[in-house]
Amino acid sequence: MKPALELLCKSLSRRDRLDKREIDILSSLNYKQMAFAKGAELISAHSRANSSCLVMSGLTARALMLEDGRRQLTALHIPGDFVDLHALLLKVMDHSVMAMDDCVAAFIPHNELIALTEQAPHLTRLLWLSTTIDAAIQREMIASIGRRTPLTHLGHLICELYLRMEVVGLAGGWRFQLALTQTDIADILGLSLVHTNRTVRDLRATGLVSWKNSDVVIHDFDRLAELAGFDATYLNLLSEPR
Amino acid sequence: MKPALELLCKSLSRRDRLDKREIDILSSLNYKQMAFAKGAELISAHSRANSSCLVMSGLTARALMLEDGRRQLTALHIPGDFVDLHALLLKVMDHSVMAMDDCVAAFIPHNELIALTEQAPHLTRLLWLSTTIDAAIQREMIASIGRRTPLTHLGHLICELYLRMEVVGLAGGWRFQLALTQTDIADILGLSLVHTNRTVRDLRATGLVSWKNSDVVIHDFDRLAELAGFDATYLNLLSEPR
DNA sequence: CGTCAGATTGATATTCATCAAGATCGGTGG
DNA sequence: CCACCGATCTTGATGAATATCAATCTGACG
Repeated sequence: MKPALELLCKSLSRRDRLDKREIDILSSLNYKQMAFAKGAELISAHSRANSSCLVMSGLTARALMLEDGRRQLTALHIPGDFVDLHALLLKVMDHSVMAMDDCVAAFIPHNELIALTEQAPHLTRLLWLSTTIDAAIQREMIASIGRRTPLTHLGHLICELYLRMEVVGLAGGWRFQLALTQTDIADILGLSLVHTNRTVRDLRATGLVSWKNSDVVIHDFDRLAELAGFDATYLNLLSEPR
Repeated sequence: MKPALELLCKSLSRRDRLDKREIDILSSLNYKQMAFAKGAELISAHSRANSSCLVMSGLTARALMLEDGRRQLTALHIPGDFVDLHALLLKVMDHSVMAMDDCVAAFIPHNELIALTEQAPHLTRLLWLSTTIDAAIQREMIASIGRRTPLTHLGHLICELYLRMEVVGLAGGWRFQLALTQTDIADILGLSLVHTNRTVRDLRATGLVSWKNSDVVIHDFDRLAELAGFDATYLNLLSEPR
């Protein structure tokens, strides 16, 4: 099977079992693969796309720009995430999708995805599910920005990213790569760059996490989760009939 | 047609045209209607439901509770919103849904909704769409909490609620009812009660909005939208093929 | 060696939370 | 009718959290 579809297949089958016919339908999808350099826009706000993209490698983020040029990142997406599935239904993008690092994405035409929804209801529900999990992650993010302290917010983010990356084989042994500058982190946390820097320093000072360049090491996940009030329910990591 | 289904039908047909067969399928759904007093939980976090609810009257909100008892509201839902459609796929709720005011909701069994997805792909896409619009609203909320000032955030919220309510006929003539206490507003904005009170005072001082008890009057929508950096794209108010 | 992006730190101003105290208003019982 | 009560709104005072400004430091790289 072509690599992007293999990835999608694995990603969907993590939440529920796919049968042979569904796998066939998935693997018959066409797509166009594209590479993006760090900082590039995969999709720009207010555009109308006729295809949706899946992250194959690298980190991407959804970004909302304010009139004054300030930026808020509203979601981080890792390889295997069907970032832009929202565009299939929304038609006009309300935000842009940016490459936080060099990355590769696969663009699947909307007409093929629509055809899929006509033929494979269960597969459709799994795609739908992936957008509702995105929404659950966004809710948690609202709670983090609104009510958690910067330190616990950052701890929460680390817990979430570790688990999400572990599931797709990008993390393990309590360590993972996080290719984000502190400016990027600031735009995720909704803080200033300087305060973000101090928050990272405070997190290191807890001794629960080491973080140097792009290497994050979690020394005690349970205590970090406790500090951050992290409860993985919202990630829906269990496989069950959907 | 039974009232809840009538409402759902109207709500979905706002974003795309429904054909006769689809309307028939919708109107054959069964549901159980329930009333909730202000402050009650329609759905509690961590529960597993076998039905999803649609708001028929009153205001509801999604709420995330932190360990220390503090609360963040992550979405407000008005009559016509299929609040809890997320539960159809998520299985375990990551948040609770609360009645912000006395309200009535219709609970539609999951097995009937699943059957609908098996028979009516286009209808399924419209239900899916409604969850992705929720997600778009949540993204805007992340940007508001993270990067807007309390005053512009509140102004943005007023613009959004006015338009959403206008579409379902609950607002008009630049006025609407908003039955929320300032404590509730604080939990939406992610601010303290006192600061929220001062923000409401500042908003009144702009002269763009009058707000007394539950009556909100917008005196100059365009200038309010400009103040708040409000752009309605994310609400997807246009009807087009999906 | 110079340059540049990113990280770090100190100093200061602004924003926001918290604490404490009224004020307002609708409802309720005498 | 009036006194009282609880919920909500409002305000002032204070301290903590956060933004902003301005350097400096570090490491990668041509």
